[in-house]
Amino acid sequence: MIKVLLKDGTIREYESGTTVADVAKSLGTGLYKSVCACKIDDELCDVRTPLTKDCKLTILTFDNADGKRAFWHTTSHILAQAVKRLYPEARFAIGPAIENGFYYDFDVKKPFSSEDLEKITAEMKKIVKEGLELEKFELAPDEAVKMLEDMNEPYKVELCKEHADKGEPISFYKQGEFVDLCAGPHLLSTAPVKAIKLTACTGAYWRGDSKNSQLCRVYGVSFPKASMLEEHLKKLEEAKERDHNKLGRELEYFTTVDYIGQGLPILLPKGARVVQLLQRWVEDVEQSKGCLLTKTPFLAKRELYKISGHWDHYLDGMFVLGDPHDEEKECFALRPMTCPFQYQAFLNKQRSYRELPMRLTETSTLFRNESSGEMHGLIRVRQFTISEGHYILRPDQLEEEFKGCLELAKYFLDTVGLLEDCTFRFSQWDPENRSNKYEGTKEQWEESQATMKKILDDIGLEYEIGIDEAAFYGPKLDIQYKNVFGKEDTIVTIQIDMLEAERFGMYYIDRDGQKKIPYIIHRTSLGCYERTLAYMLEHFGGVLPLWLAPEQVRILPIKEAHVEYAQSIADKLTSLGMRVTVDSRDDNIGPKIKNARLERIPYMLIIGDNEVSSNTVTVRSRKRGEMPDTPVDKFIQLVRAEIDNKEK
RNA sequence: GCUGGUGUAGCUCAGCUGGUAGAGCAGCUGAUUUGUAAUCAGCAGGUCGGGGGUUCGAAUCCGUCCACCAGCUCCA
Repeated sequence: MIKVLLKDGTIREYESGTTVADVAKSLGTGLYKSVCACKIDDELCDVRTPLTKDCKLTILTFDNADGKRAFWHTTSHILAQAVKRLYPEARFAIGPAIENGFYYDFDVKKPFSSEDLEKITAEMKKIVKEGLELEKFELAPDEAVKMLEDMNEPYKVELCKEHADKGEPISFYKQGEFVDLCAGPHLLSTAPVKAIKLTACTGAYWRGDSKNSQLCRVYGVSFPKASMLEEHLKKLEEAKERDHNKLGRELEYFTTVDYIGQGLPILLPKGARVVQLLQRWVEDVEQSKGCLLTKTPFLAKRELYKISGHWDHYLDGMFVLGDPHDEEKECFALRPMTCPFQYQAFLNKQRSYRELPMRLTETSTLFRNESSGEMHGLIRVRQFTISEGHYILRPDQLEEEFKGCLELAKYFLDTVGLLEDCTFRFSQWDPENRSNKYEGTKEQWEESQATMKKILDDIGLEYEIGIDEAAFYGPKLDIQYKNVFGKEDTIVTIQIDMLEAERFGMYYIDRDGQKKIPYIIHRTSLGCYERTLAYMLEHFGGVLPLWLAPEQVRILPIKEAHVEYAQSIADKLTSLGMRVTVDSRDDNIGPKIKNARLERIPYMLIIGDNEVSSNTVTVRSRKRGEMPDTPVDKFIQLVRAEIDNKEK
């Protein structure tokens, strides 16, 4: 007999060899029916695992993240089985659970149409109804490879051979006639997968490499109950309502024009105003923190980029003016970054160690010729403006300055309301990378990464590691943000560079009279303004904080007779620096309120006979609801405090 | 760049298998003077993304380019 410690603290005895599924059954049929996976002594396991020693056992259902993964992973097998039944010629790649569902990659002659997906869904439902049990079995590596070869599954053979190299037995799961190479864990049967939705069919490269063939990827999501699926789909719809690409166009923050080109959005007055407010604020704060503002050219001769290394690494990504390959003639390129321009401010004269740190900063417009499929609303564009800084430092200043950069970025992100949803990624080089992406020596990389690691651990920052995500000149701390579709991008980046200074012949005279090469931190403080605006629109559902709202107050006179009073209040507020309009159109108050709401105006002031006679306003606030009979001065006080405090 | 989808009035959309475009909202004009999410009437608005082809005839069929959307790949 063995002792099993359960989640509720009780200890039960079972015969050695009892499976987790049997333990679940002994605890109740409800639990047995909903069991997805388990943790044995904190290790995620399949529920078919026999218990052979005393242990701590947690039974995981769909409520748990790992339980969900097993549930979705099993659904991906059901998907594959359905595809196998309907399209026997399809070849199978991989089919994992992901953050919100699952996918499976298939090699098919023609990608699935939406009608195909409907057919597949119907077949999946059949498989669920059949209630097929999933059985796990293991084969010796060579047997496993042979079986997959017999099944004519070349992708699986490739995967299996890699596992086989480790010499461990290879595990498979079988449900009915369908067998798949898989590590698990899985549900006991297909029966619990009551609600299924195949959400998309897209292309995806085998092993994530664009040199490989492209497969047909079917995305889906599933739940134990139909109502949960409905709720999930509703949430997705709601998220789409916050999509900046939709809201930003509807609310007239930006637009695009097909004959201007991809990735070149037009910021309309509202969008331009918000970006202006952000820029002024960022520049002022940066300068109060000892930054020195530069203003450098938007383009330079190719020679500059040759020194920096960008010409070799990113020629394809630059907008070049002239023939890049004709060395006889002058050739320019629009700047894709500010670094080598800004270094010139340091290089302008000989520098002493006393002058460091030199914190150079610029509100810098950059141009990158992104490939056509990459553009996305305001998040990924070909021309953008970024708060870009380069700090030139002595080695002894690196830690403190790096921490300062991070603090500054956190302050900015927090103030605009985005910090809480940010994650941090320590982007490192990949010594195995074969495409010559990285400059510098192994020693330099190890040193700069060790320094960054020390700093991050020192602060106690939680981060994930991104291998092969570094810049060609050094490691990065990337602050990441997810859009409403769950796609992640970098909002802010702070980088340590031990290479560029030497390339540009940057040095300072140290205390000992010797020339020394400085370190450089590349950093953004609020990243790219277009992208930040996009994320703010999504985060706030179009209702930006008052201090950034393009229109802060709209005054709504009820009758024509109230327009004069309304205008006098507008003048007063405007003279105090607020952004105010009067809706003096000949219309009922109802539609005026409706418009102001649809346009996400933070404050409406309704003016009628009562207000005129009592010298008050009726306030309708998105945040505070309705406040009748508010004296004008009280309203001003309230709104000024909200603006001055940059309330979110 | 790749896979798939989309493109009709400012916006949201209709337009069956080819026969020359229609609604609601928004806009303009007029009436109404109204107290919290749509007052009434009239008017105007479109080279059906662009340019080709097939056809007696193309929004509709075919190729091509452009833009937009989702995903992949990329992101100094």
